[in-house]
Order: sequence, then C-alpha cells, then structure tokens
Amino acid sequence: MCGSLDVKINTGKNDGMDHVDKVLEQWRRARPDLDVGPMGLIGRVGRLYLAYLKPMEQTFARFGLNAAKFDVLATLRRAGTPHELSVGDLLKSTMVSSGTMTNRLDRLAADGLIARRPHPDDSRSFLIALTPDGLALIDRAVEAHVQTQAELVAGLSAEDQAQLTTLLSRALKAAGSN
Amino acid sequence: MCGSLDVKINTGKNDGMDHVDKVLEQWRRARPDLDVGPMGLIGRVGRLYLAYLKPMEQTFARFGLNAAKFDVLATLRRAGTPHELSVGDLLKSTMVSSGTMTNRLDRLAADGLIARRPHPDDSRSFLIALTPDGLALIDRAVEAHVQTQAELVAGLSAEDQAQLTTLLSRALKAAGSN
DNA sequence: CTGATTTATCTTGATGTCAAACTTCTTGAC
DNA sequence: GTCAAGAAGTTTGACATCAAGATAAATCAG
Repeated sequence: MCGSLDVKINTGKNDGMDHVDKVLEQWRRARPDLDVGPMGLIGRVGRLYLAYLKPMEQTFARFGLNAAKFDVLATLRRAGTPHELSVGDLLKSTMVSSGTMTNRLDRLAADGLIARRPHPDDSRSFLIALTPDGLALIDRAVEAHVQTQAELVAGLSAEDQAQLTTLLSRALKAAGSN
Repeated sequence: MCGSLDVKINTGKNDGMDHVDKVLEQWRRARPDLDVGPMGLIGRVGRLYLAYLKPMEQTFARFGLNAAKFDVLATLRRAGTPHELSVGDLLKSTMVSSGTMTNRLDRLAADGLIARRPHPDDSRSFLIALTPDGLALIDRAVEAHVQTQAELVAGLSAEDQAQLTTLLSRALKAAGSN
C-alpha cells in the first residue's frame, strides 16, 4: 500500500526542487528524527557562495590572477596611496595564516606585481607595495570584477537585493561574526 | 575645508559597520567610479559562508572528520540502505573532480569507514559502501552537525530564517545555478 | 567479430592552505 | 645593561584540490 507513494517521491525529481531540496528530502527519509530546517538555509548559503565564486575566478583568470592573488592586490589598492601595507596589516585584512600570506607574497613578487622592502621602524617587519605593473593590473581587474558581480546579481530585483543584504547582515551578527 | 570631514570618515571605524562595510567604504574612497553595491551582497554571502564553515569544521573534527570526509559519508548515509553508491554517483552529488574523490575514498578506506568492491555489472566501476564503523560514526556525527547548524541560526527569528531561505533560492536561480 | 569511441576511475604534477616550529628583532622588568 | 617574554615573518611537513593524462573496460558502428 505504500509502494506507489515510495515510487512517486523516490529520488525527489519533482517540480522546482533544487539541489538542496533534494538533499533535505533524502535526509528526511533516512533520518526522520533530525530537524533539517537550518541545513536548508546553511546549505543554500554554501551553494550560492560557490555559484558566485566560479564566475569570479574566471574573471580573475583573464588577468592571470586567482582569488588569493586578487585578494592581496585589492587590499593594497583600496588602502589608497602609496598602496603599501605591512605583512601584518595584510594578515588582519585577509584572514589567512601567516604562512599562506608568505606564499602569496612570494608568488606575487615573482610576477612583479608587488615589492617587499624592510620596514624603516622595525627590522622584523616588511612593507609590501604594489609595483606600477601591479597597480595597473589590479585597476583593470577590479573593473572587470565589479562587472562580473553586477551580472551575478542582475537577476534579482533591487528590492530583493536590498532585503537579502539586510538579512545576511542579521545572519552574520546572529552567527557571532560581525 | 574638507580636512575635518576626511578625518571623521577616515578608516571607517564608525558605529555598526561590519567588515564588508569597511571594505566598501575603502573602495568608495579609492575608486569612486565603481558601483560596489553587488560587492556588498556577494561579500556578505562569502563572510557568512566562512562564519558557518568554521564551527561546522570543529564539529567534524570531534569525530575525526573534516568537511570533505563528512560530505562523502553523509552522501552515502542519506542514500539509504544499503548505503552503497558508485564512485560516479558520489561525483555527481559532491561536485569535486574525480581525482579528488579517489583521494577522499583512499583516506576514508584507510580509516575503515568505507569499503570498495567491484561493481558486479561493470568491471570499470566500483561500489563504495559505509562499513558498520562508518555508519555508526556518520550517524553520530550528523546529529552533532545538525545541532551545530541549529545553534548557528538560532539568533535569527523563524520569520527571518524563512525569508532568507526564500531570497537565497531566488539568488541561486538568478545566478544561473539551480 | 573488430576497431573506434566513450565511459569510469586512477595517477601525476602543480598550487594553495594550515598548524607548528623556527629565527630574528623589539620591548619591558629589574 | 641584560635577560625574559612577546611579536613579525618565514620555513617545514602534511593534506586537499584540480586539470590533464593514463588505463582499462564497455559500447557502438559496420
């Protein structure tokens, strides 16, 4: 007596179900004791993050960059003239480990996009500056990046964009990360 | 005459500004020609993703797992009895490269959490099954995971959670990833 | 049947990341 | 002054990931 119902729902290939809906449906069948409501919200945040990341990485690639390199160059660029920060400043802005930052700076220096010089007031420290090439590149890359981002949200109405931004801010506070 | 204004706004350490607000403010000063509206939305999605990911990774670590391993075990678990899928099935569900999946399966097999066996109908293929240890572990881990996720969104009202889920779904469709 | 193509998975080589250990320099207590 | 404690970056070792190439088996065209 439940055979037809099983077949009907099985594998969840119904109407407007997205990937997250299908996963939740599977969990409900496999572990009906679990409340998967939060998983739906958090899962969609993850999927949206990936959906945004891929096109942005493609844009970066057009300029010989990836998200990691873009991140460092953009941090220096938006800091304003003279586009120079210490390694520690970059660490605070970018939330990666110090070893990761060393690696990123090595590669950017090899590309001629940044230059290290000793910090005049602290010999343990280094100042990292955009080279002229680095400045020219990030200025072009960020224009393309902004354009890509505009396209990614173009399908949302202005009102939806504003509401989504508000709710995301609230969610960030609720998650304890301001 | 703009000196005092400059100082007042400089470095953006005002009221309720979060990290994304500060970045946008820096861009507005450094590149006033750019429209950074979409960057605010996309930036918050990224920050929220990270804010969710860190506590979830800590939960996984309590069970000797990381997000990659949890992902595979959970896919097998929610597929239902006999908790067995081909490598290709796992690839479709998890969106990683085939080399990555091989690596994940090697490590899970070394941990005794999954077992490979030849596919009875196709000698190119393998069936991957949870071992009894793997099943017991993922059943405990997913309970803790659901609990962690509940805590992460607990600061949002039920209405905000529902509205956010709706808008995220809309944003996913708008970004061309359903 | 047989050769060509496609499919399923694994292997290889290059990157990127982190945690923890390490080096060098600064600062603070006395 | 001098020594201990802390801070700024770098190095090391272990993983994780991907793209592209390799291997082996299934399928298809004729």
